[in-house]
Amino acid sequence: MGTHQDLAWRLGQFELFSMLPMELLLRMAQSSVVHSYGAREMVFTEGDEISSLLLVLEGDIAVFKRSSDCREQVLAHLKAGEVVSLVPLLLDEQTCHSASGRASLPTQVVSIRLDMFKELVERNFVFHRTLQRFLVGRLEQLSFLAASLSLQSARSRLAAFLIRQADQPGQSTGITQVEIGAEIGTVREIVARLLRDFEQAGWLERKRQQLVLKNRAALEEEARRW
Amino acid sequence: MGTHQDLAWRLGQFELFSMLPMELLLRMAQSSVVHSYGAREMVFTEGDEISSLLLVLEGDIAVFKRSSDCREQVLAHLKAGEVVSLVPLLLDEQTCHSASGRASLPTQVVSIRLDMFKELVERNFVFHRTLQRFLVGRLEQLSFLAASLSLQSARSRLAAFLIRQADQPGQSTGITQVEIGAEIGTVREIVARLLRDFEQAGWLERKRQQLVLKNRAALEEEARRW
DNA sequence: GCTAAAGTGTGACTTAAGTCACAGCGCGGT
DNA sequence: ACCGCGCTGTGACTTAAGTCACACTTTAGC
Repeated sequence: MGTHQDLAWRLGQFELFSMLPMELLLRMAQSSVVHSYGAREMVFTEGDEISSLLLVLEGDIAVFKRSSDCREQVLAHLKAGEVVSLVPLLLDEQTCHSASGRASLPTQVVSIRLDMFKELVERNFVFHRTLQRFLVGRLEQLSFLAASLSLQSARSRLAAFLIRQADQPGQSTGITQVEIGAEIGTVREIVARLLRDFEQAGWLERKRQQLVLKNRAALEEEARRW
Repeated sequence: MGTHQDLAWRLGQFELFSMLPMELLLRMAQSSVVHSYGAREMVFTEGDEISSLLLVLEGDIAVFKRSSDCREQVLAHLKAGEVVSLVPLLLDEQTCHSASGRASLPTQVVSIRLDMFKELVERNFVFHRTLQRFLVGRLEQLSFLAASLSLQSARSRLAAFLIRQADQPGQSTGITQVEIGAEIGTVREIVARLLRDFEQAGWLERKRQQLVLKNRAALEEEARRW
């Protein structure tokens, strides 16, 4: 690992950079640094100055905001090939992170110098189109999140979350009830109680940091309640 | 009003199209139609097929989702120069609106043929950059909304809303309590009660569909509570 | 293996938010 | 002026969600 050639090649694998010539990828790789984070380790913090563009190479970053009483709300998950600091990259005014990010799996991030990045990418149509698709996708997800926080019960949001979770390829790291709470906008105790309800209804089995869905249809039904 | 030259000129005034040559603007204008909507009139509905790109010429469209018991949550406001149907424009899969839109002021909308639009804009860098800035701006706002729905009280959200409202240039059409509820994610009665509290605290005066802020600092303080 | 720390389970209680019901109020028609 | 409808004001009540407290369980580290 670690050579610039290597990194350049990995960058080229991502949709965002798929059309850049190797020569440019190499230049980018040469002025970039890769960081590794363990599960649950902070990657960036709300209010921090943004020094460079962060691209997720591997793993998953949960982006969240925190309230004064230390509750957190997860707003998005960034996976391999997605970039973090879009916001200020394009809005030239803002220069600090508007939310925090924490690895939810072992995660590798490459930080790319902003000036370098801007220069390379400025004139590339495919890049812009791809970036726009990312942005619009996130917009959709956030719209859904906001609507569901406002219009659905915690019960329905949990059901929806469990389904989503089940549809994802195996996450190595288990998820705690506190983390589930941060995903669906409630506190640990509520998650515990709702999970008990679901278990009593025979919809799932609770093991430690491991839930086994038994009746997906019922959960989907619950998730559809608006 | 009404001539294609006219419309082409108006389009050219917007940042999104500011760099397109008049000739292209004209072609676009020729295959476009302008619609007018009165305040509170529906412009598009969740689930509707998207036939063309909608650009707001003038006024304001509130974009919202509705729950089964008919509560609504406003997700964004689209003002002059902003486009509606971005989502499916870029994600080629989806072809229907993921939310509804209603004019919150007398509003003019121009619907531009999708194929035409794509063709014209495909190769224009300035357009892409501007579009990205719009998208990122909305992303920020939605992040804020989601976080505040999850982490703030209705009281704080109302205070924040009143401040935002006060900072906007005069809205001709008054806003009802139901509408305020849809903005901040609660029901009419809660809005009424909170407004009474604020009035009793001497922070504002209630008139019919007209609120006069008396103590902006106190409201800002309340809005800052997380 | 013991201990500390983190995670979980749960009952009892508080509180914010939502629901229901109904009485005024104000404005726009005819 | 009158009527009617949509908006507002408010009390009484219900309920979902959040808080607190504490016991128990699993895991990681020494």
